[in-house]
Amino acid sequence: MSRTVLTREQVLEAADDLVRQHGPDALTMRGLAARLGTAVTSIYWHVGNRESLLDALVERTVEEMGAIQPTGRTPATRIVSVARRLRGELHARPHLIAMVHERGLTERVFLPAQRALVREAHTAGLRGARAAEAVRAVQFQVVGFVLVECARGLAPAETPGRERPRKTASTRKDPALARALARPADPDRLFTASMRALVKSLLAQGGT
Amino acid sequence: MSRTVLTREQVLEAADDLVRQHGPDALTMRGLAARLGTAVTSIYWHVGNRESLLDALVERTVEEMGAIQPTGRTPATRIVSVARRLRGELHARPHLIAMVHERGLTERVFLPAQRALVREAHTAGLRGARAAEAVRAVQFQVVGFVLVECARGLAPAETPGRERPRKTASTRKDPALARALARPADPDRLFTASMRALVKSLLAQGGT
DNA sequence: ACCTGAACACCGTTCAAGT
DNA sequence: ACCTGAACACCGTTCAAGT
Repeated sequence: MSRTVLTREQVLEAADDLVRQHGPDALTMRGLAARLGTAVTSIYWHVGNRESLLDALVERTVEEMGAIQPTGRTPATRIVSVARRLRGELHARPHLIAMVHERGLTERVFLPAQRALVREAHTAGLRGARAAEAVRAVQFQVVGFVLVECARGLAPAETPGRERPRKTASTRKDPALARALARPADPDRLFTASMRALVKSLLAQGGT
Repeated sequence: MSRTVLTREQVLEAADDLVRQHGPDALTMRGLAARLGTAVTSIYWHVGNRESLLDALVERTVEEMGAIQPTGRTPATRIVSVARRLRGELHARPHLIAMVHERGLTERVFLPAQRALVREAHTAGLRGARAAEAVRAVQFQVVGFVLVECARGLAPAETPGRERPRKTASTRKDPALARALARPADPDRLFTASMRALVKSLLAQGGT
């Protein structure tokens, strides 16, 4: 695996693989060196240290995520389409986006999508601070949702019912509700539903 | 700091302090021992190992967060009030809630609040699966938002403008929008605004 | 310019031994 | 039942030394 000379790009590539498969904790300098068939210290020459290696990985990820084209006819559906695509992209790299996030670079990841969102908000009639707020609300909603999903996905598994949902006046009178809450949530449905709900309200403000 | 015999509760207390102040990474078994004035190995006797120590801390946090009383007249404002209080509580322990999250115990933290949310959704006329979806949408929105905020808060600082927001057709025609996007977001305002927007739509579905 | 091994200071954890 | 020191296997990082 190390026929030619070691290059910074090779180091980044191997590190990216490791993080994408087993998470940041699995990335150890020694393990990486072993994987590349070199001494640990060579890696330090190419990337500085572990922290700046992670920085470089994050930078890479940020650049990989390109612009996103909206689809649909109304501004509302177009915004929701951007949100869903964004979620898809983030979903493909759960560990990386967590790292992007820890480094406070979330805004950067969102810049390309932000332009599309701004355009849609504008054609929907939102202006000024109100438009900005709508755009940001959508951004926060998307990242927030994905973060929740990631944590859930990487966790061992939601211990279900250890402390089962209590029967309350409301759930006793509405067994369908009780059943729905007992089932684990369907993230896809939930995402689309709450995204639609949010966008609908945000754009409605523009009409008035 | 170690006049009497060492107790499990003391270990947890000291660990909690450490995590709350400097985050989970700052919690080292050796450092904790030093702080308590005992040998590292004593700690192992009381709490097993680092992982189960963190588990115990999380369990503690989950139990600390009690029920939340809604305030306000309409179901919408009452739900928003629950959301805001919840955010406040989570905000007070950013590191802990991240850990709760990593362990997939988010639902547990939300159980007390969930009861209140269910009741409000019900009085707003939502039933069955639709009510469950609304409740969950609110829950996800709150945790998601707080997670985004925490990451932002713990990060060194959002590097602003390194790649400044491009001028687009929309922003050129709407300088107020451009300015609003250039400023950092006000999390309090944004949270309340998007929460209100979401809840408004969700409850509107019940009316029809 | 690039790579190396040895060494340092730090981890979590185990274990046999003490009282 | 509770605490201890010694030891193990792992870290990230530095540094002087090689080519």
